[in-house]
Parts: sequence; structure tokens; C-alpha cells
Amino acid sequence: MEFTIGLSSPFSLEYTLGSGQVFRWENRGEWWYGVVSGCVLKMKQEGDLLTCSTSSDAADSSFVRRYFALDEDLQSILASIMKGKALTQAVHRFYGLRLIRQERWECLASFVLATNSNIPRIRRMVEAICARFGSPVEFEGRAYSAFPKPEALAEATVAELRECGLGYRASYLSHVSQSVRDGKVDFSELALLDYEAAHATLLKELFGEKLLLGVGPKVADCVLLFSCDKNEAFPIDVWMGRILASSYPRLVEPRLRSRLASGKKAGLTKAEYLRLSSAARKHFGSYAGYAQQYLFMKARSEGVSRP
DNA sequence: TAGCAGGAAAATC
DNA sequence: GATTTTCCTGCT
Repeated sequence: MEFTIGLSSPFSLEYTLGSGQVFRWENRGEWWYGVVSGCVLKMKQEGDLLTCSTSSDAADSSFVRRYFALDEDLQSILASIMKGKALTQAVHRFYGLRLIRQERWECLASFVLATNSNIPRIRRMVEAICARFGSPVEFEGRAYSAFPKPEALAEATVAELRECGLGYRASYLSHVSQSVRDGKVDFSELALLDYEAAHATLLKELFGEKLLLGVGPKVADCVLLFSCDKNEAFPIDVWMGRILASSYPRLVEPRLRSRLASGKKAGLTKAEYLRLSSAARKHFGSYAGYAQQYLFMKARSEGVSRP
């Protein structure tokens, strides 16, 4: 079906889709193509007008509004996070960037693959598992693939997953897929819990066994922020660590700050991660996740000081 | 070519 | 609790 959406608050399709929160959108000419909930979406933006074309009537205008969180009052959110020079610059530079409400299972699986990787590589891994294990969808005479169901990945062998170029992540993805297929993860409950409880739930152990192998504090924060409406979640990867140390040094404990500034070993220990992310949530408030996404774009665009 | 970047887990202290 | 090593691939 085809429809248009008139925007009444700030939105940038380009910044939103290009900010590394989603991995299945592709820019071809003036259009963006993506596969969401098994539907192909084709979109372009001209000023405050979004033009959409979709492979299924299920993906209608309210679906698109919900997916791009157009109901959120971005102006108020940005006013609440504009603390400090770096964020003020980032907000002006990437004005209209929004946090997408992704499908929860796809988000979890994608960020399990994201460990020790970079955006182009994550995209390749995700496309590979979609092509091999996802249902085909046709749109405008072209073949696309839905993101695979948990059962499809749970039934695949680790060797088959490895053939998709996942490396050691293959066994993590297999484990996570089985946990989800077996109903051990209640995504709707996650969305209802408060941030702390939801984060703990994603990391929890049952009888000494992790519920979700391959899900640490960073991946858990990505899942909560991008798919569970936890706008205060503040994922910290190496880019965020560097930009916090250089632009918000007071948030970073001295030992960690000098380590990040020295350029060696950018990784954080679990305890350092939890303290820093908590400090950032306190500093930026209930929409800290938006602050994180704007800073992430800024850090990547500038290639932040890597000595 | 070797060396590095990049999260999480497991072993170790 | 903190530190160290391993996992794997792509890029330089």
C-alpha cells in the first residue's frame, strides 16, 4: 500500500536510519528500503512529508508512526538533554534523529551479533542469516527476506550459523534463539518493568546458567533502548567511552578517564560500565538514551580522538 | 604480513 | 572484586 505522512514535529529519516541503531535499511537513490516485521518498507522524506510504499497493508501509517516513535515530543526531549557543548553541537548537527521502536526479537539477535564488530560487518551478518533462514518477501519484483523467527535459528546448527560469517557469535546466537523459542524471555514483561529490573532480567542466571549467553550490559542496554521503550538506557561502546572521557570528563572516574585518554585498552570492565552508564543516566535524565544516540553520531562523524 | 579493533565469557587470582 | 585470555573476521 502507499500513503504519505505529514510531520508535525522534527524528524530526519536519514539521520535516524543512518545512526547505527538498525541494520537492515538501505539507501538507494532518493529512497530508503527496509524490512520490518516481515514487510518491505520503501520511504523518502521531502521536508515535512514522508512518502511510503509497503509490501503489505499491515504496514500502514500508524505502524510507521509507531516504528519511528513520531508520537514522542522530540523538541522537549532535546531540550531536556542539551547539557554541555558536545550535546548542543550534536543536536544541531543531527537534528531530527529519533530512536526507533524496533521489533524486540530482531533487536536482541542483532545486538548479540554486534559484539566485537562494526556496523558494516553487523549488517553483513544480519543479511546473511536473513537470506538463509528468513522467509522470502517480494516487493516491486525484487526479493527480500524477513528476519528469521527464533525457531528457525534455534533449529539451525551452530555450523550453519557459522557459515553466515558469525564466528564465535554463532554459538551465542544459537543459545539466545533457543531461550527465546522456549519461552524463557518474556519481552512484553521487559517493557513493563522499570529500567533497572529489565536490565537485570536480561542478564540473569538460572541455576548458575546464563539465560542469554552473549548478552552483557552493553547489549542489554541496546535492547532496552531500541526495542523496550527504556529511553533512559545508555549503552556505552568504545566510541561512547571516548567521547564521554573527552567531553564529559566529570562523569568518568579518574582512573578510567586517563586510560581512555591514553588510547590503550578502550574496553570497560563490567563494574566500570555499570558505574559510568549510571552516571550518564543521572546526568542526562530520563531521555539519556537520546543523548547517547546524538553523541554516538557525533563521535563517529568526527572519528573521536584515537591517539 | 602481522597487528589491531571490537563485547562478552571463563579462568585465574 | 579485578585482571587476563580467548573467541573470529575484516581492515590496514
